[in-house]
Formats: sequence, C-alpha cells, structure tokens
Amino acid sequence: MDDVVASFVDGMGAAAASSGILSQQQGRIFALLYLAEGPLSLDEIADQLEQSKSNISVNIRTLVEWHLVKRRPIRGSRKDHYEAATDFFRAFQEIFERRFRWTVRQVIDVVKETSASAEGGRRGTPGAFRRERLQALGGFFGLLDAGIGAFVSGKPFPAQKLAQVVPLPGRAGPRAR
Amino acid sequence: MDDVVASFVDGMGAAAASSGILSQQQGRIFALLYLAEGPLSLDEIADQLEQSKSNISVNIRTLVEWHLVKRRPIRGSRKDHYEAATDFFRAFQEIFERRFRWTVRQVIDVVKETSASAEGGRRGTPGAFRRERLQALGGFFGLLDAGIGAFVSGKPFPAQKLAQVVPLPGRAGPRAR
DNA sequence: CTGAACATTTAGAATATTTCGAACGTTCTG
DNA sequence: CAGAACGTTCGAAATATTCTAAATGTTCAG
Repeated sequence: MDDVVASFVDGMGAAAASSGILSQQQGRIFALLYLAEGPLSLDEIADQLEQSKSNISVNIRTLVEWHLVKRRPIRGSRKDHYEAATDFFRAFQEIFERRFRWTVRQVIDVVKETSASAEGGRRGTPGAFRRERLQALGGFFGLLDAGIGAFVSGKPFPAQKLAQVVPLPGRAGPRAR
Repeated sequence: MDDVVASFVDGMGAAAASSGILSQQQGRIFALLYLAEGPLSLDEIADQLEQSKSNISVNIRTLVEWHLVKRRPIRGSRKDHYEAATDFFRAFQEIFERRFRWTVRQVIDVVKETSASAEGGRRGTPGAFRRERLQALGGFFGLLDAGIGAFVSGKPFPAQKLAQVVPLPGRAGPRAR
C-alpha cells in the first residue's frame, strides 16, 4: 500500500479509536476506502490492511449500518464491493440518532422508573430531595433529547436552552429563603 | 443501600456503559452521589457500591475532571468527600470540548499531514482524486470543529451548515459535465 | 518523632474484547 | 447435479481493560 494511504489509514485509525464510536479497525477500513479510486472487495481490504477477512466482514457491517460505507455491487463480480460514503452529515445524523439519543433516552427511562418507585415526595417530606433531583436530571436530558432531534432533522439547535436549565442548589432539604 | 437508590445506580451504570464516555462504574458513582443528601467519602462510596476503594479512587478522578463530581472538603474530617455536580451543561461543555473536539481535531490534523505529503495534485493529474477527497473531509470536520466551538460557548449551533456541505460524487476522476 | 488515617500507585488476577482460521451455508457456474 | 467462490459464524487464542488487595507515600495528631 502507498505511503500516503498508509499514513492516512493509521491516522484515521487512531482518531477512530479515540472517538468512542468506531474501533480502530473501522477507522482504518473507512480511510482505505475513502482514498481508494473505486470500490474494494472484502479480500482487497483484508489484504491491504493485513487483517483476516472475517474481521473485516464483522467490522465493515457497523460502517455500513452507520452509512459511512456503502455496499456497491460490481457487475461481473460475485464479490461484495464497498466504497466510502461522502455524505458525512448523513452518517452523523445516524450516529447521533442511534447512539447518543439512545443513551439519552436510557437515562430518561431510568429517571422515570426511579421516580415512579420513589413515591410520596411532597416538599418537606422525606424523599422530596430525591424527587427534585430526579426531576432536574430528567428535565435536562429531555431537552438534550429535543436538541438531538433538532440536529438530526437539520434544524438549528438552541444550545442556549440547555445552558439555561437552572442548576439546583448543591445541598439537600427545602431551600433556605 | 435503599432499593430506589440501588435501581437508579444500576440504571445509570447501564446508561453510562453504553455512552462511550463514562464507564459503568463511573455512572454508578455519579448516580449514588446524585441521590445522596450530602457529600460522601471514598469509603462510603466503595462500601455502598461494593467496590474496592482504589477502584473508586481511580474512577472518581474522571468524574471530577469532567465536572460531574466535585470534591468538597468537610470540616472536621480528613477524608475526601464528594458530591454530584448539578450543572450538567457545564459537564457537557467539558466533554464536548475535551473529547469530541479533540477527536475532530485529530482528524483535521491527519488530513493536513496527509495532504502535505500527497503533493502535486492538480486536476487531472494522478493524485487529484485524493487531494479532493482530503479537502472535502477536512472541510467537513472544520465545520464540525466550529460547531462544537459554538456549542461550547453557548451560541446557537447552525447544524444547517453541516448539512450543506456538498457531497462529492461517488466515483473518481474529473467530473462529467 | 512516631504512629494512625488517608489517598494513590502498583502488580497481578479476573474479565471482556478483538482477532484469527476453520467450518459452515449459500449462491453461482459449468 | 457437482464443485468452486463467496460471506458469515463459531470457538479458541491473543490482547486489552477493569478490578482488587497489598505496598507506598503523605499528612496530621499526639
């Protein structure tokens, strides 16, 4: 493999590894495809990256799911061929939607469930503190969810709203006046 | 530990684990502190979460670095005490800035370095394709960097701009007209 | 100065993830 | 229908990560 490509592949691999989203190999696969003039087969990718075919097969699936790589049938060949997607925004939408938003909603669900079992939290009664905190957390993540929704559908994202969530006082109990 | 707290702790642990940002333990520590009425010591945390003190010590450091947990000295005690932060936006800023943006910049750097070594890419010459692609990638991530910058400083974030990056044609060579 | 109370570092054990090659099933070719 | 060409799945090996308990270093009380 070309020196230029090799350094790009390794660099992108490193970046991917530190992203928390893609593995190093996935980054390397994408990088290779991105600088390739045409679609590559599994074997070619495995060959150039010096990885087993099975490993490429597994890793490339994620890339396809996230719309970072497209499967492109080549006429006259029975092999699967792949090429890098160039619509990065599309891929980011997918990642935000399916990864971040999913995590955000997990938090929202946990808060809901916990709130449900932490009953009778009127102010001043025991449990009120927890209830307030859960509500604050749920509120913030609700806004975050809305923000991601806006981003994903291409609308402007009001980061302001997140900043304006009023932080609760640090300590417990009914607020001093 | 209380049932309500226990389920919240576990739920947040699961959410954290799938976030790609925090480990399960870190999520659990935060959850415990978030529902605690006052600051907790390392030993108390280790106790309640049934983890070794050293593990808590290591994991809580990350939480402090990301402003999700604050160290709060308790007078009369030599132990370190910790409490959950309530300014989530602050924490998110920190995470975006230090994690996402760092990754984004890694990509920008890789593109720059690769571009530098892939010289002489005038149109139609060999290497032009790579140069164009690198430029497209660099452009997108440049905008992303700006977007994160805007988010971090609380300004509205024009997601539109990202969507408007024109995807290159999928195939190589000079564009057909 | 000495010992106790801490948090942190370290080395190794436990656990999870990644990777590979072989086995498998499917689709195409002749 | 038989065999070859594929991609995928599976189990084991390699590797990386997480966790613990002991060791270390530091601060404070007496």
